[in-house]
Amino acid sequence: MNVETALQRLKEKGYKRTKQRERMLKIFSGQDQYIAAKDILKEFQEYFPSVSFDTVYRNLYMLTEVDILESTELGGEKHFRLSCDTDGHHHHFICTDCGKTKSIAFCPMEKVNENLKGYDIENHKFEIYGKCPQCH
Amino acid sequence: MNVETALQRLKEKGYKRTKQRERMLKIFSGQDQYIAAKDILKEFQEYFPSVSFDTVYRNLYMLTEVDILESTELGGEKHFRLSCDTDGHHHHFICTDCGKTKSIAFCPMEKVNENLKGYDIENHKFEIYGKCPQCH
DNA sequence: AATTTAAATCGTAATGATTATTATTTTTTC
DNA sequence: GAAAAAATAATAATCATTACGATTTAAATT
Repeated sequence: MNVETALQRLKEKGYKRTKQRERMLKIFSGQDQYIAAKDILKEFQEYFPSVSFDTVYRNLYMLTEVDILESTELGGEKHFRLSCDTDGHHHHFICTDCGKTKSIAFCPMEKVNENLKGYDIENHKFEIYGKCPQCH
Repeated sequence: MNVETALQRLKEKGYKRTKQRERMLKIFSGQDQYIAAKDILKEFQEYFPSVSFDTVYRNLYMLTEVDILESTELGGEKHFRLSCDTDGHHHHFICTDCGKTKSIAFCPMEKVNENLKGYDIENHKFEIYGKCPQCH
């Protein structure tokens, strides 16, 4: 997803357009990887030295809520990336060195034929971890 | 895995048998669910009021290392359960209310036919989240 | 059974990511 | 440009986890 689309979606959802949010989207833009919240904070501080933690974390969650960002948990820390929703539902290979990702179109839910009658399925997670060709 | 098997494996690996480790295994024994580290700590303190955080966390990781426990990350916290390795490699449905699990024999890695040439795969995670029949 | 020694634990402090709070500032709307 | 609502800053607090020196314990050896 590009920054323009994201800003438009924000507006649709009734959120205000702020310098901070624009910057946050720019930081993510073009990055094909999951980034730790703390790293976003760090980069953010280069542009807004006195930014509040609150602003960064609140916006990360809000942007995830409106599907502008995707999030996952790696090594105990929340990581975020721009939603690549143009490909539809998919999963990721994630490099444990550099964080770069590769989309995996296959979704295991298609093939699970376990008996889950009576279970209310809300969500699922499928991720492959390892080293990408560059880091390998 | 039962407590006896676990204690035996500890011995094989050269770890000492301590009251704390026995208690920790007993806490897990018969529990068919992932338990947050902090909850283990809490229960542990009922038996060893002056236990050090260190002891609990160190042992949780050590027990995971020797495959007596399995771990996963839920809601930003590490969770542990006795390894159910009798079934071989498998995944879990995890109830987001009570933490109870149901084994899923199917492993998505069997069916991924994405081109991952050049990628060094180290690990993967597949979990289904939702409400179990009791919590639903 | 006492001695030795290496491992394990305790007690406590520190870290580090995240969350909370209140006052101030900024967008947006009229 | 003024008013109302939302967002941010500044700062403190929380909470899970990690770190570390001092003490204790398990178990191997005598």
